[in-house]
Amino acid sequence: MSEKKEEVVSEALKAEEQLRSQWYILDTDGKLWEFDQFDFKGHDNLRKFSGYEYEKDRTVTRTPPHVDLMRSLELVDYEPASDPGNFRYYPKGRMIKALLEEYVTSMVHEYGGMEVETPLMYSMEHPTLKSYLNRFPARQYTIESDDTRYFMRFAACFGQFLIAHDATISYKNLPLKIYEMTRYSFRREQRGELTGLRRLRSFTMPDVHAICRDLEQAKEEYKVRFKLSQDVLQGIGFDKSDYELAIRMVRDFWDENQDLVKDLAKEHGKPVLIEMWNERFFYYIVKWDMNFVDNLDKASALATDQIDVENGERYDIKYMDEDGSTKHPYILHCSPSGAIERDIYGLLEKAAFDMKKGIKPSLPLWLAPTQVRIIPVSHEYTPAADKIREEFNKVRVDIDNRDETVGKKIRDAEKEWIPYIIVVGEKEAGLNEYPVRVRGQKNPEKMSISSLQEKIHAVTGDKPYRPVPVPIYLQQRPKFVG
RNA sequence: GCCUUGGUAGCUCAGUGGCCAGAGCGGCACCCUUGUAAGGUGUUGGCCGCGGGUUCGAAUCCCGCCCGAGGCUCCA
Repeated sequence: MSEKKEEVVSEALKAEEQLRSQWYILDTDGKLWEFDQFDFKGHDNLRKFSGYEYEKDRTVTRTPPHVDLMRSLELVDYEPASDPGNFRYYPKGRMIKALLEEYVTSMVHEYGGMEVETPLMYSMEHPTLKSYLNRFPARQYTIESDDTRYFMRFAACFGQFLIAHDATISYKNLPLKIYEMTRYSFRREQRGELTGLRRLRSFTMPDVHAICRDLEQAKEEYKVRFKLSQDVLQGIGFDKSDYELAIRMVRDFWDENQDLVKDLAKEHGKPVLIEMWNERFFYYIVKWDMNFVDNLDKASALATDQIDVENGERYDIKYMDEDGSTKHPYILHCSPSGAIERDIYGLLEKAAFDMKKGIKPSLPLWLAPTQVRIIPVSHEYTPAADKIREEFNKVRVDIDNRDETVGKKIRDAEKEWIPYIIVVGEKEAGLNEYPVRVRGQKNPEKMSISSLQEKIHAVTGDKPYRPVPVPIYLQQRPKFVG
């Protein structure tokens, strides 16, 4: 009875069990160090990340800080009525997620990615997919419809490859970039692997493939996308000090393409963890990943890109070359930001680092659900607050019109991490400049509304915008948590 | 999936065999009309995760299940 369930465990999962890795550190001068010869002084996070990967030291007993934060900020919450690892997003969380999705998508558009949309589920009987399932180390959700079994996609590869299979492609079209923001990708991870927003069973992931003519073109494109991923992470709010780079490859690739690997390390500007395999177990010959190290010293991959040498043939994707022959391409698989949920996890964990250091935590300004809070001293000044709010354009401004003391309203605004707070009362009547309480600053700063708006736009200018995701008046807001 | 650990009011938690199960916060009502991190009074909140068992008696002990966290493992 028990083996009737016949879990779909892929060959890749089994293969991984016998996978032998050799570990090194590559420094920015291009020197490859044996793992235990490298001096990690000044590279704390790399040491933690490497320890995590190499020594498998993962003993932790605390709740990750972002789990409390995602709830107390009313962003995201568990959904007991769903399968574990499938979360609910409250209005503020949904807004943040939507902005991140829009931002990443705009960056991929700029890069040249053509956005498509593909189905969430695929037949397990499809011969190509069947063989691909066996090659990717992920457990699937399956569902039945009539007599056919379907699996929920764990990436956008299927849909995009099937599109590419049916397309007529000339070498002149290459590299050909196809993109989808998958809401969602599904991976039925083992129960104990799920951790807050860090690891989920359904997650939102940008997936951009580049179909390339040959290894040379693939390598060129690989560098472009490395830079793209760095830029995307930077835009989201992670700089190079926030993540560690790993490059994993078969030894042959290293022997023949050291320059490329060293270029990436140089671009990263910090020593890099190198993992090498003598044989190719996966569908790719090289893969890099940018890893965030959190408050519990846990590492997890954000952006990643792989050079796939297998699926062009498996999916029978062809292009017509200059000489009239049809060829299978190399395919790059990139997630320039990693999962959007994991980005939120990273931002919250970063805020938790600040709290530890005694710095007021905050979100990047372009993601703050409220950017400016206006606090009327009493009901009498609510119209004045309205007037100030109307002076703003494309800034998220709300008004705390609750029947509470000013002290209480300030405190609540601080607990929401609101970057700018303006108290309005008799003193402010008819002023051109208001004392603005700036998060992280000791004393209020006098400024006009237009200069505050400029100040905000100077930081958020190139990012997408959405209005306040909940009612403008705090009195009208329900409490989703607490 | 296996192992460890937890689940008590909307939230955070106290209560570990015995009267009608408690606190703070929140919500609601009233008072105050507020000046830069919690104003006051009153009041409302509970299948003590779910199901079964032991017992004169179960939030408390036992078994199963569900859900959270952590580990094995894995990854975006």
